[in-house]
Amino acid sequence: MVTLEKSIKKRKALLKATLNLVNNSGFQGASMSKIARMAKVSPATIYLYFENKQDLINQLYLEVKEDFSKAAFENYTDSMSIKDGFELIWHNIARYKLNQVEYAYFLSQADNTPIVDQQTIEKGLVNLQPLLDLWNRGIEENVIKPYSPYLLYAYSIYPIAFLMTIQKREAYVFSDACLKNAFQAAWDSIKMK
Amino acid sequence: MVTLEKSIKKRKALLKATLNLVNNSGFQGASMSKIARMAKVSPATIYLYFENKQDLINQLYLEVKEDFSKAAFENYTDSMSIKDGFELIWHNIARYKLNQVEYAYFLSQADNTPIVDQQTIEKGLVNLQPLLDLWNRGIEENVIKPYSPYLLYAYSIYPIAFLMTIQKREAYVFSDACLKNAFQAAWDSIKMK
Amino acid sequence: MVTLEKSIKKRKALLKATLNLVNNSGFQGASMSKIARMAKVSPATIYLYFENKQDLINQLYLEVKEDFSKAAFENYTDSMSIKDGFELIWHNIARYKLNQVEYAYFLSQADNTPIVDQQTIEKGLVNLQPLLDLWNRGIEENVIKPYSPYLLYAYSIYPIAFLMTIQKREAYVFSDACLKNAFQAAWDSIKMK
Amino acid sequence: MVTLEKSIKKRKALLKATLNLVNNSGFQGASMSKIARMAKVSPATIYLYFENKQDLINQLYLEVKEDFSKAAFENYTDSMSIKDGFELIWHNIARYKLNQVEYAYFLSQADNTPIVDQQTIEKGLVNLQPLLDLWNRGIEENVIKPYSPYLLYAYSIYPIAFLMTIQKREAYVFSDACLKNAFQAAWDSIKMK
DNA sequence: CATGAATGAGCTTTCATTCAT
DNA sequence: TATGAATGAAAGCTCATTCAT
Repeated sequence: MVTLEKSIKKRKALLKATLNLVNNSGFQGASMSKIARMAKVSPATIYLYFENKQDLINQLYLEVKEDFSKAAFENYTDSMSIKDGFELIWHNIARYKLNQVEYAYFLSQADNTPIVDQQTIEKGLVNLQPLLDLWNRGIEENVIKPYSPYLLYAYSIYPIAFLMTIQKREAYVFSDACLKNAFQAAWDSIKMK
Repeated sequence: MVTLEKSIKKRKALLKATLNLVNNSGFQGASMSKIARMAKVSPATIYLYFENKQDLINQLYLEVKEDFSKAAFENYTDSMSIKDGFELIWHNIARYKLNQVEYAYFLSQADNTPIVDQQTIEKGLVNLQPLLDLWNRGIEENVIKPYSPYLLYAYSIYPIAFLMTIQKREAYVFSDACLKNAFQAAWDSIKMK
Repeated sequence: MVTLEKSIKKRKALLKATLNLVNNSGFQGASMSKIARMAKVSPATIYLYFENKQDLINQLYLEVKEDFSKAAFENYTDSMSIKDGFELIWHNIARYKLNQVEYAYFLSQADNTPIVDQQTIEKGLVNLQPLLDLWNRGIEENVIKPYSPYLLYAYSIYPIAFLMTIQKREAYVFSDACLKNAFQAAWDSIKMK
Repeated sequence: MVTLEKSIKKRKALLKATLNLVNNSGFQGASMSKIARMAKVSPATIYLYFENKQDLINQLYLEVKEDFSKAAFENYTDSMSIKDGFELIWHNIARYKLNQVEYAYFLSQADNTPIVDQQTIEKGLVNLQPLLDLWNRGIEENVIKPYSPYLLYAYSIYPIAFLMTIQKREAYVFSDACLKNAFQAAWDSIKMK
């Protein structure tokens, strides 16, 4: 249907405008009227698609998180070896975080400030299950250190967010060699022995 | 002088109030009048100590960052061995981030959002020089992987911020064993072979 | 015709929804979209039946007023004696105001605020003519005090509105004895001698 | 103090503006910005004097009600005879309602719509105690009908509000003769035999 | 006849900042 | 130095109304 499509487009435009504004001027800088202006709708229209500002932010977070998760597990199957699986996922994530900087930076803001509901943050976490499963398997097979998943995440995945920040801040692009090193560091930090 | 002391106290109170409010309700929740109320001064008084809200936030950032840096290098001298030096600094930082959660959480917000001027962020970075020096020495001595300091930071220090976030979110305290593992992972990620 | 009936039903539903909302949350609480939602139609549909919000309110007022007037003169004929006629009308009105609280409360709001056009208020007044006629006859027959009809109304009829308000506010029901007293007071206030 | 005086004046101006606007366009027509404009202050200033719009309306109600009550019992002492006391109070009230139409009309709106908190309405009622005491004494002395105070009020006092409405609506002034009749009707409705 | 989607205007309220004292 | 009072601007949000379908 034509109207449905237009609706979906408008919703997307609103989410995109919000992302842009939050990224560039923070949560408080992303006012509803600025969002509306950027999405070329009336402020009142936003409330046809979202309950209120918090809801808009929450939904944006969930969509970006889902997009990210999808990218993270692209081509991954749990029949892969631990190392291969991890390497694939790691590179997926690195590619996403370093290429889709806009999305990654928004996630970084959301994960480090109280702008997204705690409840919503938790909803967004479930998408990472395959990685947790991989680690569990790795621990059983004595390939991965028997650490809490928090620790494994902190050392092998979380650092990528820092690299993204640097890249954004310094308008700099990491070389492939550098990425190779980064993966090495990640793997060294969690692999057994 | 009595008045000078009072002045200093008032300034500290304002910074503290700002930190509290930003931590608990984000940048947009920390309005100048709330800050004033919490510090028990008039809103107008803030402008005797700070140029405007941005300046207040910036100065707060710099002070917290300095406090953090001081803690990071406590008891450290550059005559230490690479490993001993790194271990000391790492534990200093971990202790700070996991015990002074208020300070650490504020830094985390500031470092991941546009609420602090880019310029100010950079000013805050200089305090970490001794760590960079240690790493350079470590690379020369073939003890540390010859990576960019960004990478070394990303993998050995930055993950602690994630642990802090988890601790705050889950109202959870990491055990000593866990911390030992965390250090091991940090060291494994940057140490040569 | 089926469609006509449906039309009439929809119109009634809209009027009823308006009445409910105005009664429970005042004029400003009765927004067009709430009215539409409560009547289970689209906001746009309201404008097929009424010119605008003011027209909707005005028409509602007139209908309720007419309903009230009809009730007021039920079983009344001008062949009755003054006292009998007045007693009948008075009890009709009292019964209506105290049992149909929703209607009565709406009239009370409309008669005491500027939400209904002055013109419309006056239109609603004509229905009370038989009562004025009765009073005129009573004055001629020396049974009723020769007062202006405003005064007669103020003392014999208007007080019932106050009783209604009390009943609504206190969620209280007047006893028959109390009603008898009320009628006595009404009659004493306007009867000759 | 000069500032205090200015403060009081500004508060009065705000209350007066509110009264005017509510009277002329109802609660929903009295927007905060119109009130501010009419009182010649910024909208933000209203919130220095009142918590929110509801509080502004409530306080206005209480002040007007108190003013009214003061007028009602002017020159009254409980040593007066029942009839003299009632006559004095009645005329006080009639004079107030018919001369201070603005105040009286506002009270009428407030008492017949949900714009003022129920709690506030009740607070405003306590000022009428002397009249209730007078009636009780009258009942004991067999001068006043032994009716509930609600009934006595409904028949002897409440009708004045109707006269006020008529006067306002018709831009008409009741003659002294008419007032005499009105009092007679009031007294007849509540006096014993 | 009926609608869901859309909107500009306006709502109540809060903001960062200023200024007379 | 310190303030309480004041404010224009802007916030988030809702309104009565319209219009393409």
